[in-house]
Amino acid sequence: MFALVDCNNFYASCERTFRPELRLQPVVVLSNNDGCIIARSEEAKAIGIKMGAPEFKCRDLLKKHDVSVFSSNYALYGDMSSRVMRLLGKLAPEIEVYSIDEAFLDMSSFTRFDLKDYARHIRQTIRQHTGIPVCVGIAPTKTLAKIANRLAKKNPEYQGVCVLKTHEEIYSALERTTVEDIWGIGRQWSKLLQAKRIATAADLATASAPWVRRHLHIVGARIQAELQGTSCLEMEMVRPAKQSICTSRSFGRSVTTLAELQQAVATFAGKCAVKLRKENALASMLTVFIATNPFDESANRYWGTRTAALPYPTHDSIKILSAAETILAGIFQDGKIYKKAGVIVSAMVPKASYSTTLSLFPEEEPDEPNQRDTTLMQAMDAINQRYGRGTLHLASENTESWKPTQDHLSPSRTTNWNDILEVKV
DNA sequence: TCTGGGGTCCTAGGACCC
DNA sequence: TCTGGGGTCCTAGGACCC
Repeated sequence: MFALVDCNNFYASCERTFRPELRLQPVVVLSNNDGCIIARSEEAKAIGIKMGAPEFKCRDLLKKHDVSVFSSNYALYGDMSSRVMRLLGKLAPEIEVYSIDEAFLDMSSFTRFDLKDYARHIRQTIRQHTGIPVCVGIAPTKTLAKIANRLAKKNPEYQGVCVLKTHEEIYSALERTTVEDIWGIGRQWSKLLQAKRIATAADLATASAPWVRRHLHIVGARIQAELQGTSCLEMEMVRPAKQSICTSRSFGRSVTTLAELQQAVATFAGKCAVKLRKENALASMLTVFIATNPFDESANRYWGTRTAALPYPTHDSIKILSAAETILAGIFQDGKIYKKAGVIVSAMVPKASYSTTLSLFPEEEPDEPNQRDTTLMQAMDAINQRYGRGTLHLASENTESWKPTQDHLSPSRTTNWNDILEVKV
């Protein structure tokens, strides 16, 4: 048996933890640059605020109902998430952290427990120690656990807990779940299935297996088997090594000059390098992209991107920044109004497996990796770890010209000493 | 005026090998 | 008229997730 523990309206719940007066009040959290609604409390959902809606389109609604609006505060959410995960890790022998607000627990050894009681215990523990409300779904496969969790969320009378164990319980759950609510079935496949008159999870479970295999490929066949109670997806306790890392942002205002874009691209490249070092990996390829406003209908739209191989795999900020600047110069077009840029590092190799001096003609590679670079990066990371992110950075990293809008940012009360002082009891 | 960010996996088809 | 069989690697594009 698998349990799926999922935090309710996670970002909104994080904000509310430190603002108890907002309990039972509508709360929303905005995406980066204060662009879209990405989290809503139950009260905000009830008002009719849609997930993913642009903030400027629901401003009237937000104002009319006196909704509390927050910019996203990932320092806070990340820290709250690790608190939740640490607790969950103690509540089951194996845990798979699936996303910032969800985890699978291996319940196969709980045969002598009443699973419903134990799920309630999980819920209470997380609530008591973090203030975050969660729902728990338990079933014989991960896909069914997802369905159980959704039923726990949607039906208040379940009190946040749903266990699917018998054939009857499972089949009834499948009948009450539409195909688009199945984990792994997105918009395109929903459309296809509905055209085939496969409307519910029960329909999909009993649909023709060859048809599913042909049109939904191996992924769909796996979903079908999981719905039928055959577990195909195992617990993944160790997160697989990342294959690529991307840092991109929309700008708080329009940017037109190469110099301004350079500041942004340097900043993103620097963040990628830090993430690479945290991942204990080196990158061999580097991509830079710059874009104008995609919603602008005028003919002056532009989406420029280019990928280049790095001379050798590296996680050195200086090397990555300088390579990014070269790529940027090659794709920059004058006269465009830029709204977004990003940097992607890929073709990654684990640092441990990489031995230096791979070059066939080392005498022609004056730029080869050396110990000094590594030591320098270690020193930089150590200083930033101790004194806070961004304390020490390369001069070209600069947020001045493009800084995203963050007009409703809450204090980072669990990660920043200065912000703790603002807590009023 | 104003519209997020970061990932993975799978398939098909082309180019190439013997 | 007749024209083999069995592979790998790479990339682009499409689907999905949170």
